[in-house]
Amino acid sequence: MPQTVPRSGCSPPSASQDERTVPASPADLHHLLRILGAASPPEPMLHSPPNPHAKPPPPYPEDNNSFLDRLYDFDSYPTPSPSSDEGSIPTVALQPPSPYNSLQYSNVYVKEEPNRLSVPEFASHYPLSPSGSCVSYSSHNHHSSPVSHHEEYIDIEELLKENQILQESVQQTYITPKLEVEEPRDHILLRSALEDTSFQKRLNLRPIPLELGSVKMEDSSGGASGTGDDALVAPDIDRVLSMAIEQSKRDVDNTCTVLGISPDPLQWSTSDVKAWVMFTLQHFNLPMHHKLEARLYAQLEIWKAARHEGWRPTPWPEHEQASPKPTPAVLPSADDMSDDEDSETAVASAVSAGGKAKSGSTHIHLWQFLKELLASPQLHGSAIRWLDRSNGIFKIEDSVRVARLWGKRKNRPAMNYDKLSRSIRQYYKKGIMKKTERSQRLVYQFCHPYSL
DNA sequence: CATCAGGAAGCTC
DNA sequence: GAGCTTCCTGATG
Repeated sequence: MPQTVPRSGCSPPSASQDERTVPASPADLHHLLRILGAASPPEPMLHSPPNPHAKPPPPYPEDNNSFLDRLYDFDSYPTPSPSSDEGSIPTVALQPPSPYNSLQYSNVYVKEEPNRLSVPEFASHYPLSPSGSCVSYSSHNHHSSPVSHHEEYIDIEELLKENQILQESVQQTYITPKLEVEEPRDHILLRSALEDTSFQKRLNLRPIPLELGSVKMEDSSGGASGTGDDALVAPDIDRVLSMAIEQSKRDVDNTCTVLGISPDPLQWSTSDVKAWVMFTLQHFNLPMHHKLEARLYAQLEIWKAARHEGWRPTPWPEHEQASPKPTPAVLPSADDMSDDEDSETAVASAVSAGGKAKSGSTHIHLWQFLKELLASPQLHGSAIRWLDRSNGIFKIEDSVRVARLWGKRKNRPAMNYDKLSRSIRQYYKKGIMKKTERSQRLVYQFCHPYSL
């Protein structure tokens, strides 16, 4: 839909591709939740300008089937029965967020056994009828699906070592200072779920205090380890998050397999989208009417648009190879470019190399083009750059060059900054862009959700 | 002087 | 009709 602009709605996860390629990062959890439809319900978006004053979507559905409701629906969880070797040792079930497999929650049992955790293998069964059509979801039919209780033991010390190595590796390889700044607001949903011990009290279970990413387990014997001040530190909570994320990835893949569609929304046909829409509507017991379906479809279009701008959802291992994305390492630097035309060509070819080429098309909106330039700081950082990426604030450093690039893209050799800025000002009324609160020359701000 | 703001008309798809 | 593009006048720093 070349002339269609997403006007509003739940936006794709933020951050340009060069900012975040961290597998299983905190932001990925949000991405996955959004992809799965659990993190944000569809908002009105077709033909209705975004309301900049509208409050952001809730982090989870606010209906009766909300993610957290299901997360805490322990009455319907298969409660592990005490076995002979467990005795009266309290066992607590931690539930990884897996919105798509609401029928079968496989549990993580944290036992008070020195240095050992019992972690059942995550099951991935899909609540679909034999014919392949979706069945109705409800929070009370969790028992209907078989749950694998295959367990394996993990050495806590080994886990901690692995986790430390993993964290160091990720930080050295991927994490940028910006990502670190955004870190605190990640994990909020899962962290709050894990830190809420009300369910433990309901089940007369011993609470497991969670402290800033680590799980402390109290010593039930009061023996060697003493009073709990020197409590044993269990695996970092990020380990649990990673497991949840991995499970979500499997859920997406399996769901798409069952639906017979690609896990990559960009490759979906109309019928694929329809299958996904029907599945999602039924999954959340959403009313089946035309407008809502259109909204879901529009939301999907926003995802696609985001991917064209460089954003990608959590990489699917088997699809990363099929559609490699351009990385900063393979892009020539601005210094390598003799002129703007070369750099423009380079951007287009780089994106083309990713298999999702839309760069180079004259059917592009100005705001998309600007974000395209902003997504290539190596090439265009001297012409346009982010001042505040999270708030969508950017500055045009070289108005002449930006206008020239825009003119080349649109085959408008007479383009200049005066005309370009006129187009930007047209965006004010449309709610796509605005001047920053403290108006500065050549500084503009994308409105939500265009800033994402 | 460059930029900003916005009206108005025209063009392209 | 949407999304610019072009031209314009006037204001601002």
